[in-house]
Amino acid sequence: MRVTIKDIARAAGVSHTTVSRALRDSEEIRPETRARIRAIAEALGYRPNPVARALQGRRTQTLGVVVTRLSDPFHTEVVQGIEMVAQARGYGVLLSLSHEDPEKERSIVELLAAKQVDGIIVAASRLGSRYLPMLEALQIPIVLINSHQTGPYVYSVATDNVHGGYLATRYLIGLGHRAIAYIGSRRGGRSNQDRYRGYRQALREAGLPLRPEWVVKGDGRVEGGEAAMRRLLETDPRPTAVFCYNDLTAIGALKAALRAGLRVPPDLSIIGFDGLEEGTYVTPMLTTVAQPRRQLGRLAAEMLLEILEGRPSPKHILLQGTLIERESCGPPG
Amino acid sequence: MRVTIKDIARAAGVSHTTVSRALRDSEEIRPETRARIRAIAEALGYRPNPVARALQGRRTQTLGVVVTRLSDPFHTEVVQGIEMVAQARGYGVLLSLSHEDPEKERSIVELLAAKQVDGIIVAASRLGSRYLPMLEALQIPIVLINSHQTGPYVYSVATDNVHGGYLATRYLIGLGHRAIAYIGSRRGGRSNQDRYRGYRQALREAGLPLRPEWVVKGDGRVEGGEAAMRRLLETDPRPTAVFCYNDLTAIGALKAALRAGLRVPPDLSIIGFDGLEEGTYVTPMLTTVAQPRRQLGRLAAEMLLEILEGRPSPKHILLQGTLIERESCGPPG
DNA sequence: TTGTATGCGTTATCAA
DNA sequence: TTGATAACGCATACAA
Repeated sequence: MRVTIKDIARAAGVSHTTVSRALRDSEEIRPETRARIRAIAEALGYRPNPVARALQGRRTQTLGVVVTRLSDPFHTEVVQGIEMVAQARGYGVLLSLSHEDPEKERSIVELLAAKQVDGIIVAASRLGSRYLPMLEALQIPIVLINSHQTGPYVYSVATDNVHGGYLATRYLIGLGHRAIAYIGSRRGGRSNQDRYRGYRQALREAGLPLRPEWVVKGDGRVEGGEAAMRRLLETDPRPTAVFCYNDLTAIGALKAALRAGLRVPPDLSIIGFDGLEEGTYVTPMLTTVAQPRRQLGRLAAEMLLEILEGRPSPKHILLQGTLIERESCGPPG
Repeated sequence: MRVTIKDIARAAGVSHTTVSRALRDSEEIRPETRARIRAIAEALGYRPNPVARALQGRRTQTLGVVVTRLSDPFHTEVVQGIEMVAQARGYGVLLSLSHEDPEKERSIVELLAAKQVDGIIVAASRLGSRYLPMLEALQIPIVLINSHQTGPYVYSVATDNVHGGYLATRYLIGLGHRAIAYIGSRRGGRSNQDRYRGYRQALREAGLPLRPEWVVKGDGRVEGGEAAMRRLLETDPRPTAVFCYNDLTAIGALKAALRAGLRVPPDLSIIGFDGLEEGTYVTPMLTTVAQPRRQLGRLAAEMLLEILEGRPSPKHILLQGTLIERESCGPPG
């Protein structure tokens, strides 16, 4: 049987109340009894029961984390960042996958709330503004990663997609490209729009035309990138550089280009977005705009913990991506 | 305030006991009252409090999951498989990362036990036989993925590494190779030994010599594979094919081979292990022995749930890998 | 078929 | 400084 404070109380000849106090470093207790009780607790191998504690105190020391799926290496790092912070601060991480299904996301968040998690972090939410009323009812703070909402219980940490798209496109322009395509993502939602906006902004500033046939869509995965690139290869004239919604798309684009016999570069330059490890697996290694993924997770977790523990915290944080020059870009040749 | 069974009881004019029964489909209750109470519960938006339920019933409906790190795509799929089963059966997943640190793994398992998880799944444990006494004390069933132990509370699901190594090597032999190298992993532990054993067995059967200079070690990651391949390229004669401990190693090996100007194939054939999605990102796409990763997670979760819910279950399951022919292997040329 | 009383392990309140 | 007692929300012997 498990050792409880009552067992300790019996062994020490005191009340369980005293034990509870001694164990929690209450001030209103004599140092000697405190020490004595602690020694007994130690000897008996006492472990507090978090469930009972939660029932009493309304705190489970657990964070709910919702991501679409783990097979996406982007989320993986985010979750890792969250877990590291949580573990260091004594919190558990209750992980759930939504599989990009808004309805499922909703029910998961409600389930997590029912499970009494202290707070929730959602990466790449598909629920948008539908959170607000729900959270109002749930009364649980939520931190959104890479999606933005404003409301009483809603916080967010995100990377600046407009800036990132701008950065990528500027880089290509700086290399001398004037024919730059964009492979977006059907499923990218707001982040896709924003990266596209950064792309257009850079083109505009450089006085380059926006050619509709050079703007195509993938699905955020390798296959989608491949298919999109094949369409791009049929345009005439062909772009000399491509900015891709994310690294997986870029990897697909690269595959299609290599298959078509192009040299990358100089025949074509490809830049991705995310900064995935996977980008170094391919030849040439992928140049990309890196999101601070782990940082994103870390900050979200820290933010949530600050809120939970009643410390001041910003409500929204916007991070900047950084360019990682590898091998897939060069001057047009 | 949150709605409890007492609130419902008050509204329905019955005792909270009756409510409790009505909500749990107890047989000893009149259908009408049952329906009436359920309606009221619904109307009030009642959600049972799992914490209270856990305190009472000693079940948290939560599974503890321990993996070394999520940045390894192998674990990612395993966790995904676990989560899917758990979610479908109404269980939560409490995820913790051990970062390959045995001491941390140990403390995490103890922490999870303290948190009252109903059972634990550990992927790629580093703790070995040190589990046994711990579990004896904790009294919690544990399912080990890809590591094997025997003991009262210990179960396991694993892939047959000897068979997998044999399969890969046989395949190369079948292609006509007689000079086959192995790039292992310093950190692969038992699984590395087993795959190596399968490799030797296939060589022996085919009457091929085991050349020590063709057996080198990576670290299970891309960089290690690259470095190992560079060493292999200096041997004379050079192998015409390489079996790699895992896909990341193989990707590294491929990179090094391509850098050295080799054509893969015919100059060199490379086969990996795991069946990662990442193997399709590279050109040529990686031929590999696939582990049923998601299946591994799924089975582990199902096994654990069977045990928890008192149904019969095998204690140990061994799965066979399957060959996926892609593009990185061909006859020696 | 329903209700009363009690317990799960902890913390909080109030007395002593 | 300590202890008795009552919650927290639910489940369950036992009684009615």
